Formats: sequence, C-alpha cells, structure tokens
Amino acid sequence: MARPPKTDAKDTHRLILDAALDLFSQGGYAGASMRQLARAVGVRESALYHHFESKEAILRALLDELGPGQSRQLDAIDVPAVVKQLKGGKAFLKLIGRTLVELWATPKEQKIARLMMGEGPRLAALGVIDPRQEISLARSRMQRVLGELIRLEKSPVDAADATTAFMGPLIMLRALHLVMASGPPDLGAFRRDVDRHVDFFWRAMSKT
Amino acid sequence: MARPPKTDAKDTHRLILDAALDLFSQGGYAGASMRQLARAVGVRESALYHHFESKEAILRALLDELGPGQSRQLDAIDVPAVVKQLKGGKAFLKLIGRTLVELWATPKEQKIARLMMGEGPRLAALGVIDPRQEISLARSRMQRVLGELIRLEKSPVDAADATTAFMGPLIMLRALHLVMASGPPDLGAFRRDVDRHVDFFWRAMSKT
DNA sequence: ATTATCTATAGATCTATAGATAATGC
DNA sequence: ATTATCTATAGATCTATAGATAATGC
Repeated sequence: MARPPKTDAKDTHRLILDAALDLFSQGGYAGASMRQLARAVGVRESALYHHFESKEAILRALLDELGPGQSRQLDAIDVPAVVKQLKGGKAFLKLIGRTLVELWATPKEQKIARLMMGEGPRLAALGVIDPRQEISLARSRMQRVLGELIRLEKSPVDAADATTAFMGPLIMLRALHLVMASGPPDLGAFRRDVDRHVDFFWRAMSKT
Repeated sequence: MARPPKTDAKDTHRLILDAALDLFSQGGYAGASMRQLARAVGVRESALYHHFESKEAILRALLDELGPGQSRQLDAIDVPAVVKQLKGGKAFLKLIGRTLVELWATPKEQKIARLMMGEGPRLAALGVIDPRQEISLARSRMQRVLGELIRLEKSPVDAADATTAFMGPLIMLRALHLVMASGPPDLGAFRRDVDRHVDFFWRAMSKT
C-alpha cells in the first residue's frame, strides 16, 4: 500500500473537490464529515489532510474555484448585433432565457446553486464568496443588457425595474425546477415556464 | 437544584423550540448541537431529552408548529370588495405587496425563511413540511387572487403567468433584503423596491 | 529528497441514557 | 406518583496529527 503506483494514480486533489461539492450540496457543510468525504474519494481521512489543511480549507478552495459565477458571460453579449440578427427583442430575451436554462441545468450548476442557497448567509463570513455580492454583480450585468435592449426598443421602462421583473421569475423558476426538485428535473416544463415568462415580461417592456 | 421551584418555572418546551429556531436558522440543523441548544435554553442537555425524544424530534415539532405558513391568509381576501374600496387594482396590489413586506420582516418569519431556504431540499425527507408543496400552495392561493383581479380588470393575461411575474420578483426581493441581509434589514428600501415592482407589473397586467 | 498514501491514535465533541433529587399535584 | 431538573457517563463520531512506508523524480 502506502503510495499507489503511477498506473493507479488519480488526481486526488480534483476528486476531493468534486466529492466535496457533492457532499456539501447534499447535506450542507456542517452535515458532511471528513470521513464521508474520504470514503467518497476512496482514501483515508489523513490523506485528505495532505491535500488540504482543514475541512474549511476544502470549502474555501471549492468556492474559490467556482469563482465569480457565469454571469460574466453576459458582458460579452453585443445586444444590438444579436437583436438585429434574431429580428426582435423578444426573440433575444427568449434566447437568453433558454441559454440560462441549459446552463443552470448542468449537474454542476445545480449542485453549486444548492450549496449557495443552503449555506447562503454563512458563506459571507468565510470571505471567499459573498453570495449577496454575486447576486448584485449578476444583477448589474443583466441590467446593462436590458438597458441596451430598452434603448433599442425605445421602451419607456426603467432598466432597474425591468431587471427585477425579468430576473425575479427566472430565479424563482430555477429554484422550483432545479434546486428544490427531488428527482431528475423536468427541463421541458422549465423551458415552457421560462418562455411564458418572457412573453409576459415582453408585454410590460414593449408597451409604449 | 434538581427541579426548580414554581416561581422560577419557565416554559422550557417553548424555550427549546424558540432557541432551536434561532440556532437552526443560523447554523443549519446539522451545524447546531444539542449542547448549544441546552446552553441557549439554560438547562442541561439531558433536560432537553425530557421534552423531546431526539434532536430530529425538535426539528419536527418546530416545523409542525410553523405549520402551513401564512399564505392561508390569502384565502380570506374578498378581491372585488377590496378593489372597490381601494378604487383600483393597482392600489390593491400595492397593499398586498406592503402587507407581505411587513409580514416577512418580522424576526420570526425571517428566521423561518432562512431555515426553509437553508435546509430546503432536506426537509422534504422528514415528511413534516415539504417546501415545494408549501410554495405550490402559496402559488395557487396567489393565483386565485390574481385571477379574480384579472377578471375584474378585464385583462387579457393568463392568471398562472401573472402569478409567476408577480411572485418571482417579490421572492427575489425578499431573499435580497431579508434572507441574505447581514445587518438589520433596510425596510424602506425593501418597500420602495416592492412598490416599483408593482408599478412595473401593472403595466403588463393592465395593457389591453 | 519529495510526494502521496497508509495505520494508529489523540482529543474534542456530539447524541443519548441511567439514575439521583427535589418540587408539584393528587 | 408525576414532573422537571440535575450529575455523570457511555459510546459514537468527528477533526486533525504523528509517524511509517512505498513510489516518484532528481
């Protein structure tokens, strides 16, 4: 035993973080033990401490890696170009809705969402990721996109209000279909709800 | 020592449940210990077991007591009467929004929301309260109210879609201002955001 | 020499129980 | 007799460390 030969080598560091995301998102940070984690990885507890200083260090590394979230991708959107290409602001919003659904539905994002929701207020104390700040960042990025859309459409609505009205239902539907769901998520129902939400939202947006 | 004289008697059962809501909402169920709980109540651990069979029994009793939530109050609303009294559907929705803010802002409701959000998917397994079912109940109650309003206003929108559009931002704002907040909540900002949300929502509702 | 594992264990903490003790209510 | 507490403790589990061992890379 002791150190395994190269052929059996696995990236234990990686495996620890993956298993930690699994366990922490299921049972919560306090609810998961180093023992369970070692078991899931397939090593002894002491081997975990070779890779990380402590249980908290594993959570920190995990959150650090999950990083600033995917809302960054919104910055890359050239709103006028895409709206023109899709021939309309409504189609543009539908695309955004659908894109978010696919992104959120990945197993990893589901686990991240559960962890963030579950540990929520406690995470800020760690100083790695502040969920409030994450939300506020995602919000202002979406507001930039909607602001440009509003300008293009010559809509009279306020960008901040539109952001609340657009994001709120999306987040609620995400929680309903992905975070709270027990079995495998019903993506068809999720997509349908998101589409209907965009239709409704567009009524308020487009009204002169 | 042993049993305290009547004059010092406190309702330990009550104190345990109150302290449990405190601790569970702060550190999560797994993160809170019977030792902390006993300490908070001011008795020995063994005294806790006189009142409850186990740690889980305390959580069960707590959830049982929190019961079906406050969404039940929506059933009592006579929509046509209140709309008539307030002279308009928009004022009616503003009142609903404001009422929810005051209700959600109570310390107890804040703790309940944190607990529900934090333990979220794990609670269903206990079989006392299923958060998904709670949400779905609250949803259909709100849908009844909005459906009646839609009929009164002769709005062409679908009641289910309107419910998503109305509740989504409210829940998001609640999470932002009350659940995630660290210090004391800024109720003024919360109310302002809710008012603006109702204004925006009304655009979509009232458009013919 | 360094890296990654193991065995073994320390020491803290946790849930829960046994049995003693004193107040209460009949 | 019943109820509500206490002291004391069992036994499980948890985080973390010490020290041995074997593979790797120089």
